[in-house]
Amino acid sequence: MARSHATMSYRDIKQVVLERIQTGIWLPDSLLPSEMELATEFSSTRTTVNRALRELAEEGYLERKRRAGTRVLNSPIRKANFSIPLIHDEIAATGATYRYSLVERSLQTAPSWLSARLSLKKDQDVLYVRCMHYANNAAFQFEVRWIVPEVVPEVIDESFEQSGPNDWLVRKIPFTNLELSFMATKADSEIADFLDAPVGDPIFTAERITWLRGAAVTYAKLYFAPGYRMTTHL
Amino acid sequence: MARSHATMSYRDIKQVVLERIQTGIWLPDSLLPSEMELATEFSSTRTTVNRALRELAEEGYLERKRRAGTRVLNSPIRKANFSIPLIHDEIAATGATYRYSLVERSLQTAPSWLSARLSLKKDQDVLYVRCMHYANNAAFQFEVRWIVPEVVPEVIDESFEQSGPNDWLVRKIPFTNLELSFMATKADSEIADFLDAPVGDPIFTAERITWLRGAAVTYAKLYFAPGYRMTTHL
DNA sequence: TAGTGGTCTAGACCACCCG
DNA sequence: GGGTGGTCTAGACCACTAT
Repeated sequence: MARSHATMSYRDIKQVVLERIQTGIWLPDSLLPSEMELATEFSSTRTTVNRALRELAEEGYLERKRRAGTRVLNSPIRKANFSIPLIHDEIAATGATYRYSLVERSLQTAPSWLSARLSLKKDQDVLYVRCMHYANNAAFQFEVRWIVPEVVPEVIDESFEQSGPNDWLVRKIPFTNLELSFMATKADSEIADFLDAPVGDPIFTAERITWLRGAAVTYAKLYFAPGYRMTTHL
Repeated sequence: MARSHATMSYRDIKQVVLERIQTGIWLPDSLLPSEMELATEFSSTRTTVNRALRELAEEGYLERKRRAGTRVLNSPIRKANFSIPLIHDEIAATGATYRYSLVERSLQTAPSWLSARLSLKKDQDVLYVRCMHYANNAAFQFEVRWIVPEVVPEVIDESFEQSGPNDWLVRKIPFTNLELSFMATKADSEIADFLDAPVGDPIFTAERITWLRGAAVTYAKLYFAPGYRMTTHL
């Protein structure tokens, strides 16, 4: 090895530690040397070693406890780099051309299931928007959304004719909290129509609720065209 | 405000900065004061301010560039805490009882689509495993998996009769890389049988490829029972 | 109670890159 | 060229907890 005499950055240290985990030099459940010892080995300081180990712990490889030391985890729970891209970015990233089209925009009284879901006041008004997103003129996503004007009054003046509510909301609202679900649903006749798919086809669906300091801003249901895959690398 | 005279931890600073973003004091695209200036304001040091801002950038709120400064992002790309739980943990978390059942285990020549997907050598042997996971004796997930014994030779001695391959792999393999996709598929007659669902029903499906230092370890396809939702809070 | 990680300080040098 | 963030150092005090 003889690594001991070159000084190493926290990245180098992360790399070496990770290799030792992945090659089995440090086995799951085993204890690592203390930060002081590692600092000596790597000709570094405890601060630098600390950063390396802290990041590896955040990434799910290590568990750290005061007094108990640093331990290799055996069932890594890892964080996905799960982006919530704007849809036109997602489409542009594939090299396709993005097109947007408004289907419906209307003000209505919140249906009771929505009121319950978003903890709205009784009979509160909500803006109902339906729209389509195309990639190279092929159906990509059908979006159905409710927006609570009481939380974002400016939405009343938005026509959403040229661009979708998501773009607008993301620019407008510094959102504080997000609830995201994915599921498989069956295309009903309307969804099938919009997505150019057979009725009954399995549709990858996302449900998204955005909160602003405890108040629900918007509820969205996103239906993806057949063949859609959500992929993430860890 | 008059916060200026109490010393603050990096957590406090994160909190204050986040509030200023969320209340619109610092608008999207605008530039924050430099680390030095903030350190002065918060009666702290640049090191501490640096950590606060660095973490907020990792969380997707800020964009930082040398010379250019720190800027508020308008379309936050946030990281989901996307756990890859062991399935019995996921089921136990709901309070249900977990049960496992092996369906098939056999050694076969890798089908060509799999060889291509995993970059296997021609006609390499793979272990094929199919199994079921139940929650309170109701079908929860149907798992179809291929494992490459060349990468994990010990797998040959595993019967997988008492517990599933995922448990075993997670304990055995310090995996280096993971490719995860989600999609909606249509239940064929076999999947429908195992999941106790009508043929043609939409099935939430995950596909998972695990790599160990560049070599594919396993390919898995996970079919979830109807009604399954994957949820994440950000 | 002793040893571990968690955090802060004060200072320094460097890499980058806008003007 | 000069100001920004990126990182490292050497040292310190503190919080937690296994023993």
